Amino acid sequence: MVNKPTKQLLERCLFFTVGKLNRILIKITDEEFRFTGLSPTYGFLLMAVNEKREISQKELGEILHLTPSTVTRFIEKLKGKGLVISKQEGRTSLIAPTEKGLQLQKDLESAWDNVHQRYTDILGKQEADQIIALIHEAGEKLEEQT
Amino acid sequence: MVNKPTKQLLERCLFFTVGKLNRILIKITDEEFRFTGLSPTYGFLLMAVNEKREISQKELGEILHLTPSTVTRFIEKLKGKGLVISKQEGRTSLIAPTEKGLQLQKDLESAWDNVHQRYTDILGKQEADQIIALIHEAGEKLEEQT
DNA sequence: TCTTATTATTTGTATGTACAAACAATAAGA
DNA sequence: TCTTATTGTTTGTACATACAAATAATAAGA
Repeated sequence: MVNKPTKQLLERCLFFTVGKLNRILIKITDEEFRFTGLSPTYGFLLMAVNEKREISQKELGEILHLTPSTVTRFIEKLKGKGLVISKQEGRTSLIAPTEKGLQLQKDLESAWDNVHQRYTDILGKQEADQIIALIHEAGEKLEEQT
Repeated sequence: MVNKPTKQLLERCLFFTVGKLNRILIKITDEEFRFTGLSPTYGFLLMAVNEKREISQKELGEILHLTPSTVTRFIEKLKGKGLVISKQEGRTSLIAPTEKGLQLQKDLESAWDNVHQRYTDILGKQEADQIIALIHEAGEKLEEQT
């Protein structure tokens, strides 16, 4: 019954290889964002808020591909840290950066650059660009069929 | 200060695209494994145990790229379901499948095949193989430098 | 042999994320 | 206008996973 070497199979499994790569990247990215005091997703969220100056949670979720409940939770925390404020407008909740939030932008951008730098150094620029493009494309295709 | 469209940047960010793809694949894989009563990682773990008939937790962690604490937790649950048993041998803990665990093997393999089928149908066989190879390679390179 | 270091596992705790159900606000149809 | 449907958010709960500290077992060095 048991006849295939699991380890070999795993290396040819998209779910598995992506999961592994994901965990490695989380680690790298966490490290590079640490000095900002935010973990990466919070950082991205704040960057998106900073960029738009006022944005609904729905839209944030769409940009970052996060579910509404996740966005709610993240925004709560950013509010707790005094980085954003929110105002209710009808049923939508609009998020805007505080001064403190805006001041973090520079750091966030450089954290992001550092992450990018770190993996391009290891993978090579072209290879990195190529793989990102392929992964993006695969993501789009799979999303659309789900 | 704020001058780059976050959304565009995200599409060119390895961390982000991999995270997104990962979430999509988790969803697909969860669906296909549902009928086995196990979620994918538990399934992989059990397959590895079934294959070796007796294996240490350390080795399981290495095969699946999971931390020791995670392996402990997962094995606990598989024991609770009566799919594996463990015996202590010195400081290492050896895991072996039960009859019930072995009987699940067929289902697990077909769940796995279905996952594979599902994404190759969408991405195309060649493209899927190519992207898996690239991701695997990137994972290896990054892991080694971390 | 006694002490110290290394190794494998476990436990406590925390985090990111999702889903399902509840809620609240608006829009659409009768 | 009243009822019903839709939409955006929130809350409760659950899960996969990690890290750090604790524990237990063995190995190495004095």
